[in-house]
Amino acid sequence: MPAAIEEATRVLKSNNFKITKQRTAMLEFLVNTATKRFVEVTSIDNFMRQTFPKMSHNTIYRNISEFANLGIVERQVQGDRASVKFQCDFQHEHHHHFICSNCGKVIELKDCPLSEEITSQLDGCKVTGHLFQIYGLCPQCASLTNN
Amino acid sequence: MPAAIEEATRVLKSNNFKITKQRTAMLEFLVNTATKRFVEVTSIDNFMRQTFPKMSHNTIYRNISEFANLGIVERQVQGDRASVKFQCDFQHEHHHHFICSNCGKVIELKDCPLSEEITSQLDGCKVTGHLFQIYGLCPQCASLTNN
DNA sequence: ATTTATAGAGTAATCATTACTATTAGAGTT
DNA sequence: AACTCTAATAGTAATGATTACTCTATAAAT
Repeated sequence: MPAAIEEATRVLKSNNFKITKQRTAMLEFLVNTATKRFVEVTSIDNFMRQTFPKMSHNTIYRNISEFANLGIVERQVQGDRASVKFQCDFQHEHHHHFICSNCGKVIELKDCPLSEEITSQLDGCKVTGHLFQIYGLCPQCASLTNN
Repeated sequence: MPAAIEEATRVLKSNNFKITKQRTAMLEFLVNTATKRFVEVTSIDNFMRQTFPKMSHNTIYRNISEFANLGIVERQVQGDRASVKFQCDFQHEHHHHFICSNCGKVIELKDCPLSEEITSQLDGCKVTGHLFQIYGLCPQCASLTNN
């Protein structure tokens, strides 16, 4: 079993979630397709239900949501669809992403642009979060488009 | 007629869009409720159809979409709903926003955090856009929550 | 092996958004 | 002011992602 799945399994267990066939199958799919890459939840739904025709939407969406709460996957909204990517390194430090708008591939950025200079413009506000993302084409997709 | 609506009307006309009662009514609603503030498209839909019971979803969503293409409104996804705000100053320079997650109020930020230091990490990528937003509570909503 | 609560299956509902078609009405022209 | 032509709208229904609900199955603790 890949280390990433073992680690996710540990997280589930230590939070009193049961290790079911369905959850393991979803983790396997996520490790294979959504590592360093955002994948639409609908395509997870489609794949899982093709592979396991008895699986219900409910199970898939609920598990994705639980995985997200536990930090096993990271969620985002791409266009008007929800996407997730597998969070390989749990508890890694705060960072932001370049996201390929063609294939969903993610590149981690080193710096967080939130500065004192910026927050000082928000007197009286209670800042709770921020979002910084760069969009474009990854090297592979960029070279495909050039031809 | 407020100047903002006159300006939006000019933009529509110069792009060969017709000035209809429905569009004018929508612009009025947007100026009143969505100036410096993001408002959910569903609430625009609800309001317009209450005020003008013969208006169809189609008309509302299509016009919102056209307004967005013309730069009359700015779109964003808040949670899983689409929101828009009226773009008071057309063709104003590139900037980012603080957005109140309670009331949708917007505060414009002075600086764009996209730096050479950051883009140099994306060798081979074709950067097409970026998103930077700060979330939190505006002064009014923050003081309400404190009590 | 027994027990108990969580997870899943199956089915249907919900809700935002879009499609389609016949009709209406801007706005330019005579 | 009437005429024309095309874009815009109304009305209706479809679509598609997500969620709700109830009954059953199963993980895992004892």
